[in-house]
Amino acid sequence: METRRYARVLARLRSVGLRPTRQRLALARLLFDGGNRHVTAEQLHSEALEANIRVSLATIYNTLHQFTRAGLLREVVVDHGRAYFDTNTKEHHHFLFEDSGRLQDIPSKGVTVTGLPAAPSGTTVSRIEVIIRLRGHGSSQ
Amino acid sequence: METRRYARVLARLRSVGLRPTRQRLALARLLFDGGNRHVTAEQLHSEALEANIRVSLATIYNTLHQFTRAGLLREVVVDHGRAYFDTNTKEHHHFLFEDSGRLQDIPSKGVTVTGLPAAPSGTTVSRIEVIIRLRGHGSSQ
DNA sequence: AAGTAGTTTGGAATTGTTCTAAACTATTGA
DNA sequence: TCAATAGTTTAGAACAATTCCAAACTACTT
Repeated sequence: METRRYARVLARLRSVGLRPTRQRLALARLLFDGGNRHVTAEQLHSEALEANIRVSLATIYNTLHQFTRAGLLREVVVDHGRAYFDTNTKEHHHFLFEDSGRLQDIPSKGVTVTGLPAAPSGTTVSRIEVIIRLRGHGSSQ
Repeated sequence: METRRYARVLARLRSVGLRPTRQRLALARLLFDGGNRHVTAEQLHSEALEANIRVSLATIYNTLHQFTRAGLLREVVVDHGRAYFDTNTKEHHHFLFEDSGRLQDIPSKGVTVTGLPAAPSGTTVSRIEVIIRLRGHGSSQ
């Protein structure tokens, strides 16, 4: 097992206080080595199996939530019963292709939401989520 | 059965080409008579039962989707496997109280999203959804 | 090396939603 | 007014995503 390959993610897990287990290391590499991504639990699970990482679906869910709690991921809910986990945790927004259900970061850095009222007293804004739903391909309606 | 009571919703159903059945009329009254609301299928179902409207959960779902397709409702997905149906179909945004899962329209009329890139070629914006997630009550983190 | 606290697992359970096929009902037109 | 028919409702089964469980396992301490 190439220890060096895991150095980066190992540090990352350590830094958020998660024990670097075999599964977590492997999943972290799938998630974080390479560009930013959006995955569902099911997707990540298949990927793991394809890459010969034996890991249960339950662990995938556990891990995704732990990573999210630790701020390593961000959860985006787009449709009944299908959550995406986004490796880009910076404040940003999404295009949702309604046809395919695919999610894509909005490239522009200039997007802002203005004119918001203050958060109701006693609450704090935990985050602002902007989803721009895109329909079909011009032709249909 | 007080026909007059149903006049308003009856017209509404007719106008979108939905047959005004007993169930649809009753549900439409629950939804549209009175101020704007956010309901889940389950909520509406209990309400109907309490009001002695015998209607199945399947019909609740059918009806909510038909109403949504007809533009009488708007669906807002906020969490894995729980959709809200909003009687306010005008372009507007939401506060989501993370604690309770409750949804609330954002009162301000001034909210705007600026700096958006163009929709990817071949697609049209079907709608923009802004959800402002609110955390707890000051004290807890 | 042993203890323990944290982790993983398969499978069962749960939850929200959709499907199905049979019974029912609003509408149309004779 | 009645029958035909097209649309609607229903209970219950099926489904899909997710969570729960208790037992087996493993990383970290000492």
